[in-house]
Amino acid sequence: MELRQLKYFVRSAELLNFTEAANDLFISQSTLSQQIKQLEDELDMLLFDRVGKRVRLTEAGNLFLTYARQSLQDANDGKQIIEDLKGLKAGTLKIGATYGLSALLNSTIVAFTKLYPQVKVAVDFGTSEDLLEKLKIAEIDFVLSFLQPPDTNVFESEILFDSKLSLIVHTSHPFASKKKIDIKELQNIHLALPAKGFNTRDFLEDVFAKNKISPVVNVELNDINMLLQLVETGNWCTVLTIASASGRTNLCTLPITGIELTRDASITWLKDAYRKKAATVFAEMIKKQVK
Amino acid sequence: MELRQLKYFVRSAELLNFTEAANDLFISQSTLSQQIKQLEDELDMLLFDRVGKRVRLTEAGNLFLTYARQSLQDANDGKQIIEDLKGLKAGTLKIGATYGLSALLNSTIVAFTKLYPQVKVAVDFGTSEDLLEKLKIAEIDFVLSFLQPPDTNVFESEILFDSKLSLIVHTSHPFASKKKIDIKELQNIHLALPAKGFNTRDFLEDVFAKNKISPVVNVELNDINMLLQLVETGNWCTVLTIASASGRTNLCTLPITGIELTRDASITWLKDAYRKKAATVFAEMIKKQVK
DNA sequence: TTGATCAATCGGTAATACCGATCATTAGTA
DNA sequence: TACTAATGATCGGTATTACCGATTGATCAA
Repeated sequence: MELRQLKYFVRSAELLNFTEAANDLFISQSTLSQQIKQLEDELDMLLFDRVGKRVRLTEAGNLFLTYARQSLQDANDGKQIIEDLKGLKAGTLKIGATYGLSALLNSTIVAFTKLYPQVKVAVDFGTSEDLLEKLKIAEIDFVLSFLQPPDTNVFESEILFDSKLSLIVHTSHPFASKKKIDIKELQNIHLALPAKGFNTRDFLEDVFAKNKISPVVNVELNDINMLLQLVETGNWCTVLTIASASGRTNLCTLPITGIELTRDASITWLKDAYRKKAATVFAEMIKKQVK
Repeated sequence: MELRQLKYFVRSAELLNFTEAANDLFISQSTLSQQIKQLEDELDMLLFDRVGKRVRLTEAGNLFLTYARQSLQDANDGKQIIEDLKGLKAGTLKIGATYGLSALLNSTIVAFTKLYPQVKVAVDFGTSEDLLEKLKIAEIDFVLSFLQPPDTNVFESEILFDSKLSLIVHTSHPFASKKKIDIKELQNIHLALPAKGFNTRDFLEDVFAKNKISPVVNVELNDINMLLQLVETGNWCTVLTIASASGRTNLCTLPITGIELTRDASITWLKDAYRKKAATVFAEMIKKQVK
């Protein structure tokens, strides 16, 4: 039993005339007769009652017709869902992102869902390491982070933009009026920083060690949003990329001088893996946004 | 797109290993690869993500899988309903019958539905002519009647049994004690007969004319059940086949002498048309019952 | 009776499903 | 690191079969 035969059968059942059906299907009448017969042979049951030159459905044919139609419909629906996917009218885009890029992500999501409202977007926040693990098993489509993935055999990465690490303080903070701050000055203020394991934190620790300074870290948090809310109280400062604080008008970002503290934000894909259209389109929108 | 390809795809999606899937499907791995590729080409979309020797479903593949499964399931269900039909576990048997055969029909229906409870039985009572018209357009499967169908090119008929016409009276009727009655005596009694157009009535009129008698017909009815109920009041007599009164214990049947009044009950099929299994089985049960 | 119409059938051809062999790549192992 | 087993893609060849045109036999309408 093949869809081809079901298609022939359904059209024949609708027209109850093999010659017309054959024309309609752009095949010869002999082919149609043969294929119908083949279907009947397989089912071991007559589907049409040939009485004289008349053709009508048998009870079996009538019952079978429903299922044949449905089978064809389902196959067609499957084809359609693929077309929808191509036209970004279906599917789910799964994004992995570190908190530092949430501001960028949010604005792109707004733009994307406006253009393609039928595509669902699922964002998975986490540490770079966790996200890369999920990417490895294709649980997410790509990862937005500040970490350059180590394994270039598995991953494929592209730098989106660079963002300097800066001191982030509330507008009411004494430092808010300063234009910049030297790295050495960090030693004298109370800092709230991302928890150890966070990419930015580990990077910072490395910088602190190399410059032989050891700032006081009063608070550490494994949630960047909470961290920023803490800073917004005016009691703490933190060090994050400028991108992290974008969109929060009551925070000031002070460039840290005395050392190069640039971090590269990148998008990371699974190497050689199929990229769904929604993912490539979304990635392009991000790139445009940061230009 | 063919069911074959959907079958290959579904199994491959389940095992996520082309070699195993090919073995499972009893085809070579090369064939499987080719068929999957062909399906992907037709959809213009990758269904599997080949990463190294690993194979996993793409989003499109995952979405398509549901529809592929459903399509296969529907085709299979269609096959199953045909099997059910063969095993008399589905379908509807449509019987046309004249009232004179309702008693026989009832007992056969009881026996049939006991054996095949999943087969629906629809009985269409009517005049022989109406029923043969319905048979002609295959609205019913066969006709049970006392009429020999005229057109042997269209119909195919078989005699089931013969039933003599007899005078039917209530047990309280003066004639109830008689053993038989001569046709001439009919002239002197009040008769309730089937309406003109009813086969038995037309046959009777013919007999009356040939024997030059003209009985008094007080009542004529186009419903045999009503007619018999009328006879059961004791005020009228009627003439019907013995079979018509079977099952009604308060009625007596008096053979009519002086002339041969035998009627042949027959089953009539559409010539050369497909006969559904339920119909042939039911017909056989009727034949056994009248033996 | 005749001609038109319809489905079945036949023989031949083109398309293709299928196979085995081979290659390229990868994952696991010594 | 090198080796091996496993896996999917590809190639060339073969067997199958979907397809066609022509014909036949039957039916229906004029």
